[in-house]
Amino acid sequence: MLKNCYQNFHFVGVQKNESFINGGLKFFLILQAKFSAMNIHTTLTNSIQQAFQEIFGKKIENITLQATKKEFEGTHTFVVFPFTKELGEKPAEIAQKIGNFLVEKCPIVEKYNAVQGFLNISLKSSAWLSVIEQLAEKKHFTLPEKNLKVVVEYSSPNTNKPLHLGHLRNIFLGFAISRIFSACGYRVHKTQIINDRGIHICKSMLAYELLGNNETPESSGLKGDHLIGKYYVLFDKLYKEQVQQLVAQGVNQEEAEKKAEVIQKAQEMLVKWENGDKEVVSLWKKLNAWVYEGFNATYAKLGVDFDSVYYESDTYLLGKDIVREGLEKGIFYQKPDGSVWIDLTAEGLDQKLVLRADGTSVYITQDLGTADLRYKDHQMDKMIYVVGNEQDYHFKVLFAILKKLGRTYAEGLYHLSYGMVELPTGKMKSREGTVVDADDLIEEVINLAKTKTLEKMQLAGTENTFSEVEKEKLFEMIGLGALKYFLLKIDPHKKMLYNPEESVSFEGDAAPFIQYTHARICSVLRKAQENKIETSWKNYTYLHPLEISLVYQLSEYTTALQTAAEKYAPYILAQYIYELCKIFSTFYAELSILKAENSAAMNFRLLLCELTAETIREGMYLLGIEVPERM
RNA sequence: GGUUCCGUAGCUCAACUGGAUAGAGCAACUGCCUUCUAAGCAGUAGGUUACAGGUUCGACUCCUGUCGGAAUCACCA
Repeated sequence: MLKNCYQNFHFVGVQKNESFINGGLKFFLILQAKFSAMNIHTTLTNSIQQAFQEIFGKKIENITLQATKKEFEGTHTFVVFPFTKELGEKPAEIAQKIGNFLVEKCPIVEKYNAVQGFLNISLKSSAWLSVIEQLAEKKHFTLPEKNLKVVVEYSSPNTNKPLHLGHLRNIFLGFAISRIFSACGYRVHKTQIINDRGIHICKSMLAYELLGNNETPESSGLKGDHLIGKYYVLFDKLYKEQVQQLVAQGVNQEEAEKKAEVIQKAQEMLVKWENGDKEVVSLWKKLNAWVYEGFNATYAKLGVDFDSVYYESDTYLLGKDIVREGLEKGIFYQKPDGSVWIDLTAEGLDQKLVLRADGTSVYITQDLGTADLRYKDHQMDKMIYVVGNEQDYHFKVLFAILKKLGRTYAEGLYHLSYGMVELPTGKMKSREGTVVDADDLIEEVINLAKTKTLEKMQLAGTENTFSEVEKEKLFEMIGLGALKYFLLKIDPHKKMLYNPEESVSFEGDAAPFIQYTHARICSVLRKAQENKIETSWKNYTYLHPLEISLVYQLSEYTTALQTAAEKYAPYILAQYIYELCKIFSTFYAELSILKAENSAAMNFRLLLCELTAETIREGMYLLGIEVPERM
């Protein structure tokens, strides 16, 4: 599917240095094929197949290559162990025979070394120059259009409290995966469904009514979402007090939790809301509007956005017709009390309630309805739900039901499940006040970036070369970058530890290092431009090993991008970029760019700089992280 | 109790789906700023991959069991 775009061979001039090494190959080298990373791969595998055919008379279908380990020479490694039995020879001998064949017959192979059953292949400089020539066209950053639509749902907060650290992992994942799919040629629609109704918001509403004194975001100086969050906490305080009182009066705990006055009033409020009570609805609208203002401010600060928003107040009644449909089709069944169920034991799941005896919906009912609505709105080929792993079971059930109902789109549904963010003190509990608030955290990282950056600037004496506006922008870029990268560099399905002391780091495997690498490259490029030095691969002949590893890593970008999409794993792209930066940093430390041995080397290295910077910028963009030109 | 996920260096994480002597970063230690930005580079040290079996040329990876952690199994959302 993701092929063909780089497979066409172009023919360019002769590589003089290597054309006449082997007389028998002359005709092969008169026209030197221009290879991309991808057809280097196919050229190698084809040649290896040919080797098996000609040496052993065997046809081998699946040839896989892997990257050579750093401690060995070469870039591509072919493992021959799997063939030893069939060929009846020792691994090292097979590797040697194939190696010799490749050196002789494969026009891009320079030399090889065989360690046991591992055949490590080194390519000719000419092959690498062809790769860099292809990369210089910069067409590999995005894949061809696919005419497939993917809907990504992420964030999806409740309206009774502000966003917290857990939401941030969700938001960064959702946003990054959207951009990654977009770069892979999908049409992407980003959306969220806001849980704007239900008992939780009634709790805030009630507390506001009781204790609010018409407080507003303006009068309190609080962001809207924080203001409502404050009343949610106040409700909980009141509630606990009342429960305690009742228990003190001899009522048992369970009973007390039901009977407490405030919870009863909140429930009454919910009923009024459902009946469209004017006063309740207008209070609800007013408070939710404040919350949205607050959320939007946070989204804007984070640099994320959505193409549409769904509200549960619009969708919570959906799905009842699907229940009817399921009953008619005999997929659901009714219990004597009138409740409706589905039996998923054949799928390894349980029986699941889909409609209460009183005819009201449960969570899964509206999710069924919303899924249909989504398909009606978008006719998407793929739908990604970014939701925490505590809902793994729920999504298994949801998808299983939709499949049973024969929804064609059900095959394209995917739950991008991620692990919880834990604190050194344990889990975050909103009621116990141990949540890490998103806005607080953002402010904190930016301040940290500010301190750190100013320190560096003063040390280098560059502070006054930045305007105040530039500085503020830079602090934000570095702080947010560090935070985003910290949450994105980890495999989503693993839980992760957030240690506020040492978590958001500015050294090593962290965004500031990547941003710093980019800034250093830009600095070199600026100087080159001032001196009108051009970037070019043309007159260069032999690549330094450090140049080869850089070219190799640059050529792997597309693979990293594709893998990140296939595995729904932005961390793969993050890892790739970090690796690229490390390789570049070594290259930068060891080889002179602007004071290279000769102009061919200078032009070539400058081209490597330009491509590295662009790859960093492009990759980080997909992760939602900006990189500065100076820092 | 059933199901699912997880357990890798002191700490935080990788390991291309079964390949080489299990790799990075942080923390520790040693070098490197009269040369393109030292948020950097080079190096040292750090491991019975929770444990016990099994599958095979070869296992962190697959299978079985045990131990430890988490989530879920609600007519909550």
